[in-house]
Amino acid sequence: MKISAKGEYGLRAMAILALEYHTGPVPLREIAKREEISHQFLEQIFISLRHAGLINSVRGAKGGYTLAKAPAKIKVGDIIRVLEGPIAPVDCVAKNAEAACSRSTFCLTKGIWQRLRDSMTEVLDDITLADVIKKSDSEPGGK
Amino acid sequence: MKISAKGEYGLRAMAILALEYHTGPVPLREIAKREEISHQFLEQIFISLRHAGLINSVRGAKGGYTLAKAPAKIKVGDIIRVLEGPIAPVDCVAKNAEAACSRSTFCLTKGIWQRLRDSMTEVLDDITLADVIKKSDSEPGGK
DNA sequence: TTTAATCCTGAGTAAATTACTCGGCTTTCA
DNA sequence: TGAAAGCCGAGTAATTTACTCAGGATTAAA
Repeated sequence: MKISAKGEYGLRAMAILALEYHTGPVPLREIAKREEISHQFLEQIFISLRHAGLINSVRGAKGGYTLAKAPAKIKVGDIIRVLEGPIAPVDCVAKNAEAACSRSTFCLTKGIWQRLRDSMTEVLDDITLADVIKKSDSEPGGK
Repeated sequence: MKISAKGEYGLRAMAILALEYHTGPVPLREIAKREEISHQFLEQIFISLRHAGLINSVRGAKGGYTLAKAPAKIKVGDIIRVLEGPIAPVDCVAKNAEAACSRSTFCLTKGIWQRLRDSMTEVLDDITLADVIKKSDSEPGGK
């Protein structure tokens, strides 16, 4: 039940971009240094995030990355879904639900995983990057 | 963010034991067949569950396994913790919390993982095996 | 116009984890 | 006594993770 380094690093890096949202593009190398993450690994993570439309890049000298939208418009769940795949403790309850298993009609445990998925989704989609940089306890405004 | 086969199989097997709670020990081979799980793999899982005190075993012919407590006394969270380790999306927010990371005082993301951990724990500790075998949607009595 | 900074990308890889299997011992009922 | 069951340590193939490597493309500034 752990998230991987990819999701953890990616979220931390996105928080930095949120902090620097009004100060122009931040080079990846700077983020990597600040967060003590391998910059080559972070590069791969950023490519995924860019392909997903969560960040923009500026190439060349003085280049770097910026959030594609305001921090308040980016949910933690958006980031996690890009880097970790669908939020679901087992494949058979993923929202796209390819993996309809043959025992699903009588499976006693499916309901558990659905409830768990829903509560995880609720938390992750309730927190935006604006919340993340606001206070240390990441409590969103509406709570 | 997936649980492993160990946790998934273990929970399904425990649900069977809950169904058969009043009919004497159930042999592992029968559960394995019913749930289409490798019986040798399930054996390992059951050893963990027994060491954790969640099930009892009866050796010899006509032997098998039984729940160590009534289904209503066993929480899904108890089972998951035995088979998957502490419920925590990252090590640094595990309840025993060995892994206090050096950046924890200023980490922007720690609060997210704490909230996620709490909501996962709440769901898993709110559902007992009695709930699991009661209805298909696993809703506990109090909801 | 060169140079340095930066992003972009595919390929490779060591280590760890997962999901098992193997083999053999021990206990108990009939 | 023999079959049915649990007990358990060791091994292993496949997969995933967490990276590294090597080099190309783009742009600002000197």
